[in-house]
Order: sequence, then structure tokens, then C-alpha cells
Amino acid sequence: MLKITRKVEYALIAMGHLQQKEAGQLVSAKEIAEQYGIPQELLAKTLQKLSREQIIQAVKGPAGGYRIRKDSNTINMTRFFEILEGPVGLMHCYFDTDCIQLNTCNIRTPINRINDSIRSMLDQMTLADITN
Amino acid sequence: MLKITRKVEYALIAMGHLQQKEAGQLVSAKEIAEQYGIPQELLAKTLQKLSREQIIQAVKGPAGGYRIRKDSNTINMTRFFEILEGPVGLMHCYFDTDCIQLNTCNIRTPINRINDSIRSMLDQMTLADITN
DNA sequence: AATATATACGACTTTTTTAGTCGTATATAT
DNA sequence: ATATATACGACTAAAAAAGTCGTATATATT
Repeated sequence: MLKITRKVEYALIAMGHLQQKEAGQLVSAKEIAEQYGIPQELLAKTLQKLSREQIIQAVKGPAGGYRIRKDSNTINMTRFFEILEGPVGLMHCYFDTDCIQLNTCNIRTPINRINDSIRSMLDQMTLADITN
Repeated sequence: MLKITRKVEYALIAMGHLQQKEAGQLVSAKEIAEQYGIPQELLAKTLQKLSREQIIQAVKGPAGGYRIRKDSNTINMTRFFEILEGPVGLMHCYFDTDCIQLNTCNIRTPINRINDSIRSMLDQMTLADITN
């Protein structure tokens, strides 16, 4: 409960690793996977998502790999999480409307307040806070 | 990801319901389950946990049920969550030591900082904040 | 041109976690 | 006695997460 997924863990580890490299240097998914004992395929798919969203840049071919984008560490954590896992919401109904409860539910409002607190905490946190 | 479980949702709904009743009034698991469309057995087990931990009081027999304890709304949310689901930790390794990564892991410290932030947020939040 | 190595990505399977059910025991008001 | 409530462990089902595989594409190197 309230756990982040492996995908997110792996992504953060990779971002931390990339951040340590000199600007522009490419690192392959394989290299990161081996260094941290992470399943390569899974890490690759995760990095591909980040690449699609311009968080990192991918270069194909031998000697290819990923490099960090200049301002990627200004990305906030809500955004980062949502790229990888979709909506960050404590409740099952957070973005759903097909809850049977509807008006009957007596905790929707308070839970959403907690949720907003967590979101705004993550909003104010950048990747750099995690990986530096 | 970052979701609370149904068990916790159900427990909060039940607590909210009990809170609305006059002091000392008993409400059965069945009644709550029916009113909110919750599986009765599951709710019952959940309430039993809360009863064991003195959050609510159980009375057996016909016309029995659960009632809230006087100061139960001073319980903080970390405690409440942990009664129902165990340790509140973002990372898989939060209370584990058998992580293969160990020292290699480059995100342990920062993630634990986030984790502490969430925990202290939940620490400062009482049941009353949710159910009132 | 052929080869080796990297990303891209959807489909699939396995594993783990969560959700829900069932059976049986115990207490107690009527 | 009986009906109805909690107590609780064992079990099954469903959903989510984790991991694997196959195939395509790009590209540096030989």
C-alpha cells in the first residue's frame, strides 16, 4: 500500500545514473541493467516511455543509448510518476465516475484532500531532488 | 500506484459512519455493508482488526455491533493505515534488508526522504480529519 | 554489403498482491 | 432453543505488477 512500483524505482535509479555522467554521454539500458541488477527488457521499456516524453534522449545503433536532457531535472515528480504509471490518486474513484457509491460515499471529499496534499508535495519536488 | 486499498477505504467509510451515530450506539457490519454496498465479510474482518487494536469496541450477540471509542478520532493516519496494512513505505526495501541492491542502490536515501514526508503528513492527520 | 548492437514496441506469461468467500466457533438477547 | 452478532483462519478469485519474447528499425563498424 502506498508503494511506488518497480518500474518507477528502476526509472529513478536510471535517471540518477544518467545524471552522474558528463553531459551528452550515452549509456545503454544494458549497462544500467547490469550495474544495478535490473531486468534489462523492463528497464528498456521504461526508458522508452521517458524518451517519448522528452525526459531523456535516445540514440539508436551500436554505441547508442540514452542521455539526459538539459532541463530534465526540473521535471516534477507528479509528472514523472504519471508518465510511467498514470494518474496519481489514492482512491480508486479519483479519475473514475463509474463508482457505485457516488453520493453515498462519505469519504470522497476528505480523501481527495489528502490526495491533493500528496500531489502538491510531489509537484514541488523535482527529479533533481531525487537523483542528486 | 500510491493507492490505498479497499480494506482501508471500507474502514474509513465505516469509521465515518460510526462517527455520525450518537455516542455508544452500536452498528452492525451488516448494516454498514448494505448501506454502502460493501462486501460484508470483508468489512467485518477489517472491523475486527480495528477492534483488536482498540480503535472501536465490539459487542457480540443480536443487537450487537461496533461502536466508536471515545478518543479514537485522535488516532493518526499512519497508525490507522499500519493497523490495516502494515508498514507505510514507498519503497519495497523500506523495512526489508534482503535487497540485492544494498549499497549499489542510488535512490534509497532520497526516496526515504519522500517517504518520511508522506509519513509525517499522515502522522499529523487524525481520523477525525477524515471522517468529520 | 554484412554484421553486430542498440532502441521501439506490442503481445504474452508469470508472479504477487489484493479482494472476496466460506466454514466453524463463540457470545448473547429474546 | 434459536437467531443473530462478532472472531478468525483457510481458501479461491480477480486484478495489478513484473518480467519475457518476438520482431522491426536504425546505425556504427568492418
